[in-house]
Amino acid sequence: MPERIFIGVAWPYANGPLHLGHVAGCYLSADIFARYHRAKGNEVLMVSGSDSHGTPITVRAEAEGVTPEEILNRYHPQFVDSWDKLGISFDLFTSTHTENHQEVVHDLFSVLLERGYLYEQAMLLAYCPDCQRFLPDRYVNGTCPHCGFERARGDQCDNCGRTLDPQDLIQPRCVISNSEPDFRESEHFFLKLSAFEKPLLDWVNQQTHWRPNVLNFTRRFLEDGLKDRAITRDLTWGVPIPLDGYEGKRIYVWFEAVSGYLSAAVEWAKLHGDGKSWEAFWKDPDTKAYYFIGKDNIPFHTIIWPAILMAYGGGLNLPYDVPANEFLSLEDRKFSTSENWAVWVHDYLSRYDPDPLRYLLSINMPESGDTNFSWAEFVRRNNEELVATFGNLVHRVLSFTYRNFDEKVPPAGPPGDLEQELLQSAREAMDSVDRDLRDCHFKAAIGRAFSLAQQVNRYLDARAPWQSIKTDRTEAATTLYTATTVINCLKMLLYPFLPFSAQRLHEYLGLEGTVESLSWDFDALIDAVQPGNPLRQPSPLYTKFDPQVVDDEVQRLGVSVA
RNA sequence: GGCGACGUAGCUCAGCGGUCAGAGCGGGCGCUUCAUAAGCGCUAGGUCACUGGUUCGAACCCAGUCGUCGCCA
Repeated sequence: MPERIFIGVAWPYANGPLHLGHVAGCYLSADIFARYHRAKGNEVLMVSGSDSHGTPITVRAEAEGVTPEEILNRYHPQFVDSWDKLGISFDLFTSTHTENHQEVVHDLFSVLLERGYLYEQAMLLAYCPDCQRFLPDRYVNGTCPHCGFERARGDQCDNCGRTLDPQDLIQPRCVISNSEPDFRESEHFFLKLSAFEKPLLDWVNQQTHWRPNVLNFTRRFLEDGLKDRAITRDLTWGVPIPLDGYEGKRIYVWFEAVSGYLSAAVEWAKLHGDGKSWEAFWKDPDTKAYYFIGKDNIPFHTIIWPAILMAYGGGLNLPYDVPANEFLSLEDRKFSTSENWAVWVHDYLSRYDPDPLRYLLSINMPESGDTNFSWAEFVRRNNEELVATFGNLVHRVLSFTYRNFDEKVPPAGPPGDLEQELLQSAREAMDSVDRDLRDCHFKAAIGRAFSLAQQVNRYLDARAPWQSIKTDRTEAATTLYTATTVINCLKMLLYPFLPFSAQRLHEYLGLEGTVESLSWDFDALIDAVQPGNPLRQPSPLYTKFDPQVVDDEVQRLGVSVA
């Protein structure tokens, strides 16, 4: 029976381009998972969008002297383009700057207010008399009271690393006008998180299938106790408060952005069908909701968003799993946008194919611990593994068959022991990768698929059809037929990871339609390759990189683009 | 300052109480030639950061040390 799977993926800030850290953090694993479930015949809805309202965007806009919309309109289309070219198959990638999103957030806000989970309270905040407005914490600079650093920010001192409140600063200054702010009271709405400490702990303790890092982190967070948090700010960019008298205030991103998971589903339903189809993904308790995020986002998805959903009532599904990845570093240093220590996704895609990158980031995914990306490793894995083990296997089988058997799948004789053995291995690999992907064990899954490719290489060496074709044409035919059927299984096993080349392979095998239209079923995949079926002229699925690529790419790192 | 994570073969990473500690790649030796000098076999390589402790038994649990890195006050 088909399952229904909701996949929410972290919302990237639309204040700068995407780099490989983002991809490795959550987008690739989400996409692998989505493609796997679609191939299994399950109903998938995968959504995300540009986080349009964060302080980073207004900071960037003011620095450039443009509106926040201009920043959003610059990066959002670039994100969409990158997802398309990288094959991240969102059903909808929207933004938080839509009317629909605002309506959904207003509904959440209003219901929570009505049910008593929001309350108003005064806060003491920095106000700049020149700018005539309240200042976000990071808009205030001053001398750090701990270390004496003169350009500490209101939220944190960059010198000693301590987090601060703007009131702590000695000689605070507005970063825009450089004048001294005063501190005024401002009324804000607070989410009564404290009310959910016990229910959340009970719920979390049932989630034994979560990754240990996610579960442990969440438990510790809860054991430290939950404090109510302000969900509004004195800003003019963002979702307004749906009440009169709050014109200078907006709903703060950490409440608003996570609501995007719900609003995006609603928007998707409006775009496809009667506008009600989102409900099956949110209200049917049999639907499983997965949230793919980086580890820095864990508490928002295992505590705050579930608390909001509990507070809202209405039977909306809580997360089933939150498979958060750890961090990727780049040439042993952490990614840094400001130092241009990054590999930008659109830049990568302007020079190289998506699948080699998807391969490397899959086999070396920061699934249970931080991992490192290096160009040397990228080139090596491509040349020695992707090309040599899998690409070459496909090419040696298909080109030999195409040339010697009239451009068709050869007529097979009865299978011998080695054939039975190989087919059994393929069947087991399909079961094993199936379980691994279901459980979000991506590295284990792709590793298992590649070990099947190695087994096919071994099988070919044992049977040596380039020899047998001279003496026993039927034996050669049987060997190549068997190898081809197993390659058809490999195509499906690797499709979630390598969708572009899997589709090309699908075509070389002479099959119509898309890989995804086939089902994840061993017998069906074997049957799809019938003797006599016409093949298409194959060409290598991947090409090797010149080792010079390593030097060229490393040279680009850290170079100022200004 | 508090909390936490990580430190496993030359490289990138699995393993997280119980058969001689694993994989891929790289090294050495051999086989093969259908294939993108690709494939296959054999082989070498590790005091599982260090020091103590718990246990019949620890890479895996506990404490401390060193190193790297996060989060929080």
